[in-house]
Amino acid sequence: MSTPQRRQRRKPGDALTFTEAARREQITNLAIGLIAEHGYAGTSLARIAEAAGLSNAAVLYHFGSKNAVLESAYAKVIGDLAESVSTAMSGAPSAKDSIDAYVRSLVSFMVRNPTYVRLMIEVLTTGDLGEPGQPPEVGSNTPPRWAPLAEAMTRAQTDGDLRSFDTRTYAIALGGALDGVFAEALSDPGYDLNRAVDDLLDLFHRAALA
Amino acid sequence: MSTPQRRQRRKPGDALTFTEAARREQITNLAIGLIAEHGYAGTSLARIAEAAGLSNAAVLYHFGSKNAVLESAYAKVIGDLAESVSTAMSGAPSAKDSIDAYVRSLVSFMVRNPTYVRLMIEVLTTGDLGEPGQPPEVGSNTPPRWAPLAEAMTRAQTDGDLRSFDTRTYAIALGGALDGVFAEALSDPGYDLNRAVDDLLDLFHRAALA
DNA sequence: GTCTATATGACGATAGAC
DNA sequence: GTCTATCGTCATATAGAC
Repeated sequence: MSTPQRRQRRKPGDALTFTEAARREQITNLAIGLIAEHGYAGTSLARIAEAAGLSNAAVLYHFGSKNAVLESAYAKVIGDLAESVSTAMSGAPSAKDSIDAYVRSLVSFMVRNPTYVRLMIEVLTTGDLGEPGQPPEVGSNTPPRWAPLAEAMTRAQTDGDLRSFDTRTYAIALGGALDGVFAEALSDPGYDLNRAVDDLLDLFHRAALA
Repeated sequence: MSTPQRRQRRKPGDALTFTEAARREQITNLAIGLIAEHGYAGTSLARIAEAAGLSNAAVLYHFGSKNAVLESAYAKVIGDLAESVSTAMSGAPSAKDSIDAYVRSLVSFMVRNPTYVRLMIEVLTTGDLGEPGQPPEVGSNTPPRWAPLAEAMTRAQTDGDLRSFDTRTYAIALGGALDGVFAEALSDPGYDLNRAVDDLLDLFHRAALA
């Protein structure tokens, strides 16, 4: 006999076969779209299975539970976003410029991945993914969202490019303002997002530049 | 016979007896607390009934449906907030000062009514109240949240107190920044909210004052 | 490995007794 | 006017056939 395969349900620690990995990715991507369209609470296991052309139970074979699917969707979105933004920031010539890079790359990412947006709003604002059954508790030990931005501001202050202020509050304010502007662009297609982002950066520069 | 009372279920248009009004208010207030604690999706009809010491069906007698309860809770919170803020704004000596009044009264209201906050976050960010079953669709034709703020900014510009900028974007940005600062204060009790709000207003003044 | 069939429970809402 | 009892639906998850 080769390696003993007595497993009947996927456990988080098990190694994945190629087909399994492909299935998981397919289901995860479908789940992202469904959450974007119907919200977390409105995305049932049956709906995910239907979208994937699978049975209810087939989905539960690949993931152990519904929450596992949603967590996977969340992790993918957050991971992609973090990678995109951190790449843009590290490519900036100075700390001051990396702040602009943060804002612009974030907006660019959201425009490029519209389905991700609703899911992120769901998670970033609610904190968890809602709480029918048990809370997923996915973002427990992650550093706060404003951390990289605040760090860049602090470095820009050290460089002498920005005046002295509380970087935590300013980073939170800039992030929150971005959220607001973005939500507005979503609810009103006529709202000029690019112009709004320019105004936002101008607003920040006027208040923060040394 | 006096007035014919053949009604069996409460209809929105019917007049309320005194006891009915009291019951409705009691249930509404309990619902606000429950939504604050468990979120919309996590607040079942049974939980509301249990909190009120009533049966499942008794609640449905006073309100026609679960959504009616949640809408009542939402309406009360929004109504109280709007009244509090608009009073503060109209009491300000100038348009420029009414902006500060808006911010400070909003924060003050949230600090005074902590149970309201979670519900407002739930509604203001999601837009609706989630969508299990049918969406409540409570905030359909209401003017946007940033409207009074933007209007005050425009008046302050006319007064010559603020420089020229897009008041819509600035109002959205200020509102979003406030949301962010407030969410941070909720998740980290050690975060100094009053100081953050001062910083926020200072940030705005630096960028917007003429 | 994937599916059929099913267990089990929570939900919102209704009908009708009192 | 308020409650008991119940219905129908939909949810997640499991057991076991194939």
